[in-house]
Amino acid sequence: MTVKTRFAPSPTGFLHVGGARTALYSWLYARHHSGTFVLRIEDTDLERSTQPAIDAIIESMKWLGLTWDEGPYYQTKRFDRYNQLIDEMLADGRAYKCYCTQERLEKMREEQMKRGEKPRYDGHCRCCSSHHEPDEPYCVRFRNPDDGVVRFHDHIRGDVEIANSELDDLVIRRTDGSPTYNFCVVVDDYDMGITHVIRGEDHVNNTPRQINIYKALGAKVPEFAHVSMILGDDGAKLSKRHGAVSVMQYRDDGYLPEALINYLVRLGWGCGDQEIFSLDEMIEKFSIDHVSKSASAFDTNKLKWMNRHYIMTLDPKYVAGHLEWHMKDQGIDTSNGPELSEVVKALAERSETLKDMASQSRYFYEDVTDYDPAAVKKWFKANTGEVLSRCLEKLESVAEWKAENLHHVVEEVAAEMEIGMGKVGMPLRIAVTGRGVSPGIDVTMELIGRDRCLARIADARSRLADRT
RNA sequence: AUUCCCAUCGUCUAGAGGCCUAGGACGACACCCUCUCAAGGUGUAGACACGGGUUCGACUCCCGUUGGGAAUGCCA
Repeated sequence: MTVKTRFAPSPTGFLHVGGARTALYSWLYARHHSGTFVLRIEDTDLERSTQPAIDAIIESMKWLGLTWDEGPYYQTKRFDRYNQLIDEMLADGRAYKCYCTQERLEKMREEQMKRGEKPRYDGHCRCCSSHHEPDEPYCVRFRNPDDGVVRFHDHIRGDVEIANSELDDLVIRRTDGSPTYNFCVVVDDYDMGITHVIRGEDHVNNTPRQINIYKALGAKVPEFAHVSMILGDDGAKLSKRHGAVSVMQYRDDGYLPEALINYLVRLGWGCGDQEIFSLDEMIEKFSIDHVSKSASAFDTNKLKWMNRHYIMTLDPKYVAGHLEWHMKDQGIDTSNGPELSEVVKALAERSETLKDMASQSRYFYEDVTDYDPAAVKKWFKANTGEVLSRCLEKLESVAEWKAENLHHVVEEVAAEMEIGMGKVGMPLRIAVTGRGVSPGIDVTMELIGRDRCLARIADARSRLADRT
């Protein structure tokens, strides 16, 4: 049997990290077993489904690299199929028309709650359908078995069982004629030949009633795995309050897809002591049976650490491609200045995100107009003018504008003046970048370039002169 | 209210009855390195929710308690 899995989001919002992880696990399971991965959009809720949400989900999946082999399928395009099945079930009694009003249902629920019972439909219309006028509005309910228990083996949770007496007759077609989720998923997974349903934990409770529908349809019941949810840093349910929740937000905040994917695969799953996984390693080693049963809190700190890891270890040219997006986003023109991949090399270990890296690399491409006051206060001393003058003099005669040679200049000036390297490097850094923080002063100057450096140092010296 | 699910350092996890004096990672702290900031290196603190069983032996199995979560929709 070939494995076939699916990811089936409802397009009522953007793809958030919880959904992304579920998609990832489902995708990994399929890839691990050389199976097929399907994308299906569950848009039966006409009210809440939107096209922007569909676009965002697809864009997120692509950005993450979670490629699908089939789809995207849309449930709204399959209404005929659902209705055909419902009519068949109606004809032979597997389903029945329900004429109960909302008022009656609400009142019933209220009374059941009051009596300390679990609120559920009482089966009132199971046998009274014939007493109604042909044009009286109705919905269709699935006739759930009364006795016995539903058992299933969940690949993550183990054996789960629930008594049929706990289940009620759920609505499978609304009064307006549209089929409902719990019916559509079953039909879709059946029609599409899904062998393994990997989805969010919130569906554990729906699974037994769905299994009853599979049986009523004469369909083979697939395997199930319910992935726990993701919580915010504080252990509370993930919400906008926690900052970034959508996948696209992480892109905008400067994370690499490799980092998010790696972070997500480790959140809720482990493989010995290994933290870093390439895509191929994930596919090879991932096992759904070892996914954690409990909810996990999203730790942005660890994501940042992984992001930096990938910024440092991935091919600088590749990283530069992503950085370029952020440079544009921050309005920095990179046409006049060093190769972006060189900037990546210089800044990799000091940037948690590409967004940071972009803002840190401004001085490579734009003129320095202001100095960081704190840095000036700390490092501009009485002898700074002399330091800059000596540097300038030596730098002007440097044969080749290379980090190694520039390093020698700093060393020489420090030695001549009998001061530490820092007393030379820091004023130089401020002059050339306007900041107290940058990569090594030698590579920084190399990347900024000879003419810009000399001009900036001269400028700093004259600013100093103005002050005194 | 009922049913179902969950429970190892602050966080993510390793753990498939003896390998556990509970391992790793992020974070924290300290030291080393050092032209700044980082990165890197070394080290320190830090957890089996609680109570009963089962067993020669329990983080691991069972039962309860507590605490969390989900479902009980003509949402998905």
